[in-house]
Amino acid sequence: MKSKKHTKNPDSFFEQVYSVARLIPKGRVTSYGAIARYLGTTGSSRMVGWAMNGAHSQKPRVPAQRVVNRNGLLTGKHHFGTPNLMQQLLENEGVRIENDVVVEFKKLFWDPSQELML
DNA sequence: ACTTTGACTATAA
DNA sequence: GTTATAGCCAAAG
Repeated sequence: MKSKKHTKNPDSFFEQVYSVARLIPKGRVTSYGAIARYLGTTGSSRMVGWAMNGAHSQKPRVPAQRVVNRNGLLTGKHHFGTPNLMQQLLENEGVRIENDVVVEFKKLFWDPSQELML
C-alpha cells in the first residue's frame, strides 16, 4: 500500500476550515478568528481566509460569504466572481448588508466554539 | 530550506 | 471615531 498521499491530507488546516465553514447556518455569519480559535489556532486567523482561497475548488461549495472579519466587513468580497456577489449571496439569505458591512453583525454572529460546544 | 505572502486581529497613537 | 504598526501562523513560491 502506498503510505504517501497524492492529495492533501483531510486533516490539513484548510480542510478543517472548510468543514467548519460548511457548518455555518444560513442567515448567520462568523469571523475568521472564531474559526481559527475553534480549530485551536487562534493566531492563524489569516490562514482561515487563505484557506478560503481554495474553497471555490471544494466539492461542496463552501459558504465563504458567511465568513467575514471581526468587524463584520466583507473583506473577501473581492475574491468572489464579482465584488457584489458576496453581498448578494448574504442578502439572499436574509442578511442585510450596508456599506459592505453586515448589519447587526453582532446579533448574526455565529461562533462555532459557542454553538458547537455542546 | 529560506523567503514572501495573506479574505486577520489586537494594540497604540 | 479612524489610521498605523506589530504579531501571528501556516502554506505557496
